[in-house]
Amino acid sequence: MALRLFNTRTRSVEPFSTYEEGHARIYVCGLTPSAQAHLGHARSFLFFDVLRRYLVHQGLRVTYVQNVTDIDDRSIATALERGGSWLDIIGEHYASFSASMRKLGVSPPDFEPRATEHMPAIVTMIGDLLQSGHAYVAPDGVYYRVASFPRYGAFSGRNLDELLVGARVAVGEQKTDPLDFALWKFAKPGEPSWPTPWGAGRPGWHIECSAMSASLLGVPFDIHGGGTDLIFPHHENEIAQTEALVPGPMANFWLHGGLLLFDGKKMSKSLGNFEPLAHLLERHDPQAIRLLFLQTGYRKPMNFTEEALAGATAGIRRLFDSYELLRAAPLVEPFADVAQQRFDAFPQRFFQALDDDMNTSSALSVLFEVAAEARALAQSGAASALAGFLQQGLELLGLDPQARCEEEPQLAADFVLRLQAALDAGAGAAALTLDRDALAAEAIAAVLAARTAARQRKDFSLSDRLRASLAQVGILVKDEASGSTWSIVE
RNA sequence: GGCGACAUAGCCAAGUUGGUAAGGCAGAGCUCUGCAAAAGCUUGAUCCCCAGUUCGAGUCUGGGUGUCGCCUCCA
Repeated sequence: MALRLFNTRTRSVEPFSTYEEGHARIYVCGLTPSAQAHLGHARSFLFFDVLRRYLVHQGLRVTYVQNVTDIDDRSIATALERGGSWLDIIGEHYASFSASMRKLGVSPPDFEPRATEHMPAIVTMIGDLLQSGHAYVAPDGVYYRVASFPRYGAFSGRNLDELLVGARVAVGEQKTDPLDFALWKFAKPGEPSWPTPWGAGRPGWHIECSAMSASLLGVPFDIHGGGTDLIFPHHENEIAQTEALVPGPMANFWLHGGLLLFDGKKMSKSLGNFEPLAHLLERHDPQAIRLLFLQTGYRKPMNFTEEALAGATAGIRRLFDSYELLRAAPLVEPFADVAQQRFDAFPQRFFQALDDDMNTSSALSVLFEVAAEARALAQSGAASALAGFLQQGLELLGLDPQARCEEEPQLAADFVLRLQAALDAGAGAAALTLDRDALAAEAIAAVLAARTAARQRKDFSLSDRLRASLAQVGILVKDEASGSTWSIVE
């Protein structure tokens, strides 16, 4: 079975194929960093990250473009309000967004084009639209003439009459038809602007995607993505712009991710009903957030709750614990044939799930089953070839056990002092004196060594007090057959 | 008002072509371990309502109800 994806353009699940043999070209509408990024953005880009990993896994070369809308009305307005430059606002939010994506394990795009850095392509395209009669110059800007594109509305499933009923014309707009949309907005005094033959100003929102996708990927390309809220008008308008100039579809597959709701309402800039992504990532494990999103179908609307995230946090711990347990276990083969057959079914089910319109939830359930199975084996002394598959599966979904390992040494600077204090209070001053300059891990190892010695002497009371002292500073001790291990709680 | 989604156990959630329901979290019981923790085993669903098609429907059809999205910047 091969990968099948739901295509918004045809409203059906279709086998995925590329125009160019072995090369997938993807354009995803990125962020407009006029405000802080939120979890909803993370959900969307996380999905495309996994899609991208899967395509690469299938041996495709992937060119992934994700634009940055670095000029828009909101950032200009905010700059006017606060003082300072709109670019500073964009830069600040964009940097924070990038850092968050990195934390979440989202691979950086191959190209991250910014509207302001592609003005020539944008201006050229507007020129072409003017020349071909699809656009006209009005007193306040250049507009796309919707009536000139008969297919307008077909993509998003709307007809012009109905659109007309709901159409609103913003104050000051001087277009000839309410449905027309701006390709270029002439600058008012004090606004940032770029020169063009028909007047200085800035691009409308939609034109940058048409221009930049064409110049970086060519037309048609394979996948165009974004959130469902972009279907209309953004993607409808992109299509109108691009397809007015080029025959055939702008892109073959159109993929749209379901929106993230908070308190049953869409997270949105205008409502401001969200905690900035960067804040959230300070409080929560990015890998857990990743798991949370992948456990829900990407097209479904999804309500975010702290409770669900707590569940995912426990889930990711279990998955990673299993992974580490397996990694440590020696590889012993072969299995009995019957068992082997059963194990072979795991990868099969896993990949089938992903092939089925990227059903990451179902794929994950297979990994959880593998984890359980493998644990049982590791515990019984046998080891498992499943470790390799589990690792592959986790990697494909971008779940990275190493990401957690890196965090472990990052205990607070005064950790050793606090641990010593806990020991003095709990286990008695004579119990142990730690080297104040020791690394946290070394100090913990020293305490554990003392505890192991105590246990060997059957001095369980001291053993328990030492464990309690560690617990007080947030270290959880587990006794396993091979020795004691520790991990950080909270 | 127009268009479009979604409604499955306490919570999250999967469910190709219709054949009595994956997985995770939480809970309960048991096993193991000096005690814990961890782990393993066991345990839970008249699939929003009504009607219909069918031998058989979460899955198809019709009608309700509820929630949400787009139609204005928005992943």
